[in-house]
Amino acid sequence: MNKVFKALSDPTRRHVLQLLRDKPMSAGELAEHFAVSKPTMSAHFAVLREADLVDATKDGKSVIYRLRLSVLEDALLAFTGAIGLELKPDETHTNNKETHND
Amino acid sequence: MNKVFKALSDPTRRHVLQLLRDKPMSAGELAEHFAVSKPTMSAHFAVLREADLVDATKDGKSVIYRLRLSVLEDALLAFTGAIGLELKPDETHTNNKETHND
DNA sequence: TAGATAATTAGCTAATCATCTAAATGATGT
DNA sequence: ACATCATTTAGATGATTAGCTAATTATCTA
Repeated sequence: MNKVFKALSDPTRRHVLQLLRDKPMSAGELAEHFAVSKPTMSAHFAVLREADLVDATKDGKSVIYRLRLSVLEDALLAFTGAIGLELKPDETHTNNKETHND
Repeated sequence: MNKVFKALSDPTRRHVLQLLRDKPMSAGELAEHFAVSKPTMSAHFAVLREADLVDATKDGKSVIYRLRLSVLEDALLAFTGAIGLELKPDETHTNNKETHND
């Protein structure tokens, strides 16, 4: 979980996850979206892999990255759970600050 | 939002937020829970303040920190929204991977 | 087998970070 | 005014990080 939060602390890496939300993409394809060098992107991918937020599979010359949504979900849930924060996607927010105490 | 995620990338700071979930606490009271020096904790508090995750008010000799839950909520919501991840606290998870596309 | 292409590793630098001790600030109480 | 207590600031250090270019590895194709 610590690795997940470390991985999420960089905006480039968060953006990579966002791109991966739609479909799996190759390293090069992902890299095209950013203004940094390929090796720099490769390092970011390594951090995401290390956190298990993405899955890498080799396909010929390319490496295809896939988002591991459940890992992200679990980490976020563990954290929001520990804080006592219920994250409703919509619903103009319910005050559940003390709910855990009842 | 970037500052929020940067702030969350350190386990000590996440733990501070967790302690603050129950009640506002002074810097010293918070510091007691950790094995690092007061100045180190003070630096962590500054990062949390900078990210607006906590609110600091002076009360006599002490500084009382309060969790700003809504800021955390907003950042997390912005991110999960961008990823297309719906975070349900319980409910053994619904597969909503492609939901955004319909 | 060469050459081209995709990605990673190696090696470096500059910046940021977490940590420490010592000193400064600020408020309270004698 | 002075001592004390709570916290922050200053200043230093070692570790980690994000970035780069150049070199390497792996795969494909002519």
